[in-house]
Amino acid sequence: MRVSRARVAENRERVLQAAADLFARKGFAGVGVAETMAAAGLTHGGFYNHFASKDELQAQACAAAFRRARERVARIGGEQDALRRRAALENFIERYLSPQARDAEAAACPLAAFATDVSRESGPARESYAEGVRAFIDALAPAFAGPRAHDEAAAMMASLVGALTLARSLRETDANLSGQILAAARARIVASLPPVGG
Amino acid sequence: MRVSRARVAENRERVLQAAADLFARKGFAGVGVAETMAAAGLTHGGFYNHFASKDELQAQACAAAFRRARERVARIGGEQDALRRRAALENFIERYLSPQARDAEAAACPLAAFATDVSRESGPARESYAEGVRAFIDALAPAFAGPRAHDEAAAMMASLVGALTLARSLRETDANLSGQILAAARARIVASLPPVGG
DNA sequence: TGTACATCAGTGAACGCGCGTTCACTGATGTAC
DNA sequence: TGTACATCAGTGAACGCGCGTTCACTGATGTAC
Repeated sequence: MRVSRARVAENRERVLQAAADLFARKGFAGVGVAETMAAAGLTHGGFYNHFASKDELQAQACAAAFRRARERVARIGGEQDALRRRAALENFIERYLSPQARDAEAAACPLAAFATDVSRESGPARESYAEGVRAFIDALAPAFAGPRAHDEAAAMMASLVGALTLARSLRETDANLSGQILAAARARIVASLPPVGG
Repeated sequence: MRVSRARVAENRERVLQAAADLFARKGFAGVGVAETMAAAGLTHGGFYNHFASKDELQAQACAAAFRRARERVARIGGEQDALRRRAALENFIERYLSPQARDAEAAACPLAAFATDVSRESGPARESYAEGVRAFIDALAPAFAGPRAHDEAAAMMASLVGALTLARSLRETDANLSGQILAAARARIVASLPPVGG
């Protein structure tokens, strides 16, 4: 039956939320349309009232995941003085590479969750992803001083994503090594930050 | 019809080779048994003469990919004096994060190619992967001096894998940023190497 | 070494299943008066 | 504000398709004599 306009928007948002979580956990290919709709409390038939295809869902779910993640990062560059930016950045690094973040099923970092899927699928999710990467670097860059701030932010992002991805893939098989990678990467990233106010 | 024992071993090796390449390019879920057998010049019916299941193929293809990659890395730790180890290490970093390596479809680094798939699938490929990670770190560690050599090798591996993964996912959408990430990571990794013979 | 036969790697049709997508239908919502 | 009707979000059955897996069959290989 027909539902109110507010309900339509709300349903759509719930589908995107569910899709982002499921895709991050199981990959684009590992999640079905019916499964996603069920997770949002709906039946699969209505899917095409909201999206033209599964490809489009992938792109929009990707974008939604980055939208939610953005505010977690925006605070870092938003801090006013250099000392507070540095503190916020270090705090972010510690949280990003914590065992808790590694073990959290939902709310995973979309940078790490979608990187491989996006490089394999040719769909429109690629655009959403690139947009998310640029936003991440731009939010981080102000925490680095100097003309090479953008490069340093990019390199740091690579370390963060690599360490989280590797730690995740070893969690079940070699928990020690998994934790060791997180700790070693954390130590190296923090140690390589430029002197604050230098 | 029956084939010679030598041919059987050869066919099996070709299937593993084809599977490793296809899985690296399209992911475990994106490659079918029939597709793999066809790539090896066989028909799908004979698959179960070689492997108990697709899961087992994933694990063995993963192991085969690491076996082939291992020798590329073994040379670094194998060099006799510290100066030559350093040179070999820097050479390896430059090649690992080169645009050519990013764009190469086949012979991709299994660390980056399988990390996400392995963290999602619960199959026996996880063991092959963990084994490959340990071998990679152990091959790299001798290039770092001191008691923290193992940690430094682990942190460097994270940077390498993260930069390659991100660069791959941006190649089609934002080639500039993709190259920038490679270059920035390369610069940062090389700059953070400890002084040789120090 | 030569022959007779058992073995078994490879073939291709067939299976049940879940996928993405379509469609006729339902009934509450939104709108025109 | 109240009524009559068109709209359309959601439902659930159905579609064609490709997947992993099974199986009866083939015929060259390996073996026993």
